[in-house]
Amino acid sequence: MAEIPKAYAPQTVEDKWYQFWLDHGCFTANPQSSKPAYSIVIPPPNVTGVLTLGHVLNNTIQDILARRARMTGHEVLWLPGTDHAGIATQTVVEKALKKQGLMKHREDLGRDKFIEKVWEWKEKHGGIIIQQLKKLGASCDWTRERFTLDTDYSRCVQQVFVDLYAKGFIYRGKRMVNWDPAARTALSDEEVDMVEQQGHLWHFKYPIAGGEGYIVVATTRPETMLGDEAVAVHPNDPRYENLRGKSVLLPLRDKTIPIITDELVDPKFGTGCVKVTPAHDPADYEMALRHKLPLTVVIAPDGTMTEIAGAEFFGLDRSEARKLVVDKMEALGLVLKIEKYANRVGYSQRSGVPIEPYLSEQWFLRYPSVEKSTKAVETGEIRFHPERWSKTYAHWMAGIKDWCISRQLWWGHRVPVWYRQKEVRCQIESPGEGWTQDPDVLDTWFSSWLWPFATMGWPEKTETLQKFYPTTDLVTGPDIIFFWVARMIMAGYEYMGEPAFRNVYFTGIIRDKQGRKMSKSLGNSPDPLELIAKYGADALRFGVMRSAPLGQDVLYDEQQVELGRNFCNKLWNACRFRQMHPGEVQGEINPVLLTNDDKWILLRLDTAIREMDVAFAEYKFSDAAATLYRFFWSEYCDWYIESSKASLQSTEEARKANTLAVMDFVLSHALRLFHPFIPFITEELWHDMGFFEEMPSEQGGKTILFAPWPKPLDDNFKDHYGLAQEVIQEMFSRQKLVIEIRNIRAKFRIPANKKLNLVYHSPFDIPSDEKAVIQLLVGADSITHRFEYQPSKGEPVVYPGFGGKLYIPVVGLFDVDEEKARLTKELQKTDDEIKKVQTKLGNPDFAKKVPPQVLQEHEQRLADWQSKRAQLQSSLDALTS
RNA sequence: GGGCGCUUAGCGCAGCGGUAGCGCAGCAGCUUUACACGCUGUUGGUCGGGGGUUCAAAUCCCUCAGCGCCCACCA
Repeated sequence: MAEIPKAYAPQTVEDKWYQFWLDHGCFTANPQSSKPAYSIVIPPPNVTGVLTLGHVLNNTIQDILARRARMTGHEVLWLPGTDHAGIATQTVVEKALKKQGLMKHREDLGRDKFIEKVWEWKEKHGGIIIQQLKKLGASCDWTRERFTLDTDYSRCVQQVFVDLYAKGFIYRGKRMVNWDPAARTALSDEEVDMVEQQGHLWHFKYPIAGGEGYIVVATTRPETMLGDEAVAVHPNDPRYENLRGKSVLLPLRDKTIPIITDELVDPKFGTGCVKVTPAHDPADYEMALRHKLPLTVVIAPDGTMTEIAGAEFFGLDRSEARKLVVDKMEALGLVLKIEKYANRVGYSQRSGVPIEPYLSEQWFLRYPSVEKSTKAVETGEIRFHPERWSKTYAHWMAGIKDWCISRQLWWGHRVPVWYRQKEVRCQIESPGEGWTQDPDVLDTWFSSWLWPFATMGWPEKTETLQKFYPTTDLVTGPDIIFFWVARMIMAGYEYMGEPAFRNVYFTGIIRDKQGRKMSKSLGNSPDPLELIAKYGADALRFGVMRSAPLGQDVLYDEQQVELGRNFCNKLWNACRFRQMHPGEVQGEINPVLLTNDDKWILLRLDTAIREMDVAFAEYKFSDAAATLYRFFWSEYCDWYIESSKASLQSTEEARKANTLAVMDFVLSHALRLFHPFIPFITEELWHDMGFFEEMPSEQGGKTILFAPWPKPLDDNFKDHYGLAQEVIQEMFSRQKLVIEIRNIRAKFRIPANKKLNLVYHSPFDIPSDEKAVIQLLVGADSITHRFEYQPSKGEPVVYPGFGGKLYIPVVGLFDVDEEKARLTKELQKTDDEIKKVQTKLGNPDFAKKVPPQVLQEHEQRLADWQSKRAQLQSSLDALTS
């Protein structure tokens, strides 16, 4: 038993054990194992990503689940990997290449050369996050690490495309899509954020053609007027009845456009009259189709104005064009008014610029297995935690719309479609000479949605797939419920015929102390690696888990991590305390020698184990962490270790040994309960304490990783060791006694180092063992037993639960008035409580309707308060007389 | 415009029908032989407002208010 240092130093410990686990293949899943399977696939982080607190939360939860599953006898596969993250990665690399002066635009390099550069970049800088996850202690099976652009994976993606095309789920069409003018690609609806903003509503006058007067249209986007092809009013709007069939003269373009009627127009909004820009607004596009209007494109894919917009506007950015249009209209006197107006504008999540509705040829997917997937969550075949997210899911599924899956990028899975003149073929390999492949790549999520099975070797029926699919749990953020979770469910049913996972745990979002989202621009997102360096990975994990209740956002505060570190240190020192006493790991506990304290802590351990099991069953990890914290610190350290010092001082070797045996029992259980949360320190202590020798795992290396998860103490155990529930009550009442005496100590300002000499006034003495413990806990040298005792005036007294009176002979050290005031206040409180209970009991309906047990509880409570009252009164009398 | 969530001690949360709890912080005192990353004691709350159901409501129902998310083609 080596001497262990006073403070826990995680730095020296963590890397050592992580390497040990890797060297012994502890995380490698064996599909041939006879143990029941437990599997999780990691939400693959972007290859370009670096670890954030969000990842810490997410992956700590997965690690806790995986580690506990190993201990409960499961064969665990936690499958890791990274996502190629199409737009994100391409943007990052483009920026880097521009900075290096290697290109101005990717066209300069050409497609093949550019992709080569991205791979180079990926090999060099990608996957930092994987190393960071290892620092966190993530027990992933790294032998199975996958990347969504691996050759095999790519084949899966293309095969799925080909299959869905053949089934008619995938089609190509000219549609109005969300266009990102910065990234110059189409986006899915989910990739667009609607942002409320203060804008303006411009009221423009459009002169009526060949007539008098004008019609007023209101718009939030003046620049689009250059592409107007009509003005629309509601068919039943009486105000415009006389204008039907007429035309207006579109200012700036000097072009005649018709006045049309359409149901889509809301007569109550603005002037009830709307300009129609078919090529640049989804609603207008619909109207244009109905009225066969031309699609005049005035904004180019890069966000600048086209030639058709007119010579003065050609080449201007859309925002500049807006200003110019307004200026010109004002100059013409055609601006009626400009109102302040709050509206919502779609922004690209990727590049942060406003999206542009844009008409183009794209590939679309009509989702497969929708009905089955909707039902799965409804019926609980797939469970969401917290459950309420299933409503959000159901809502989205009910209104599901086709998914635009093509992207005008280079980094990604290329659309497996080939063209030769008018011929089109959908297949993975080129059909031969003269065929050219579709230039588009697929949305990143079109590969991620296959993650649970594509990572396991699909379409082969691999051993891994057979053993570990469906996966058990998925841990992810609710922000990607549509992007990823829903789509994986559908892909799972379509291709595996089974759910992708049984449970989905939705984490909260990490926010700062003020409740703001973590963001780079706010500078409020701390670097987890720095926190690990400062406090240790275990501290970070425990701190984050303690403050992450199921289904709620997490308000991050570095103080939590500090708390985690303190806790690790406490655990460390509690073990150190055990180590300071001679004796190897003790064997059997001798039931005959058990003290009440021993029995109490064993029962509290039992409760803690049970609470842990409940918390895990409900995915309440913060509850589990709180239970551990409370049990270990407030029960084991504060009471058990302190009282154990009495028996450890004893000269009876057998007693001492028995106490150590109880400690070993509790610690060996506690370390295992803690392990999923704080894996490093528990492994270190497992070895230092020598417990691994008691429980070597079959895994080769001696490690806590596969030590059995503690089971609640059963009735046989309790009978054998005489663990009866009364002990809890007895210990509780002793704790109260000790606290009261300590309280008096504090009130009378008796320093801790001044020992007390107490007097016990009662017919019977206190058993010597018990006496020794009480003396130790309150800092007394002696408790003298007296049949008769005449206390001095105002001498403080406490009433032990086992009867008699315990006097604390301190004189002249206190302020009588202060003490009187305290007692009076106490008395007042007691009276209030008595009144409360009496009122209840006095209600005639109460006795009639209440269950007998509750009635009895109330009566007991009244009795307790009344006896407390009597004691207080007598103390007060002693002071006054 | 719909949907969801939150509101309990200064802060963060638990409790979800029978005495309002925990952790931080605060205050007072401690080099007590595991730990100052510590020990001991202790002050804070009419459980967002109003109404109802019940013997009994923080807990169930209704209503109002504030905060926060998500979804939705009102220019």
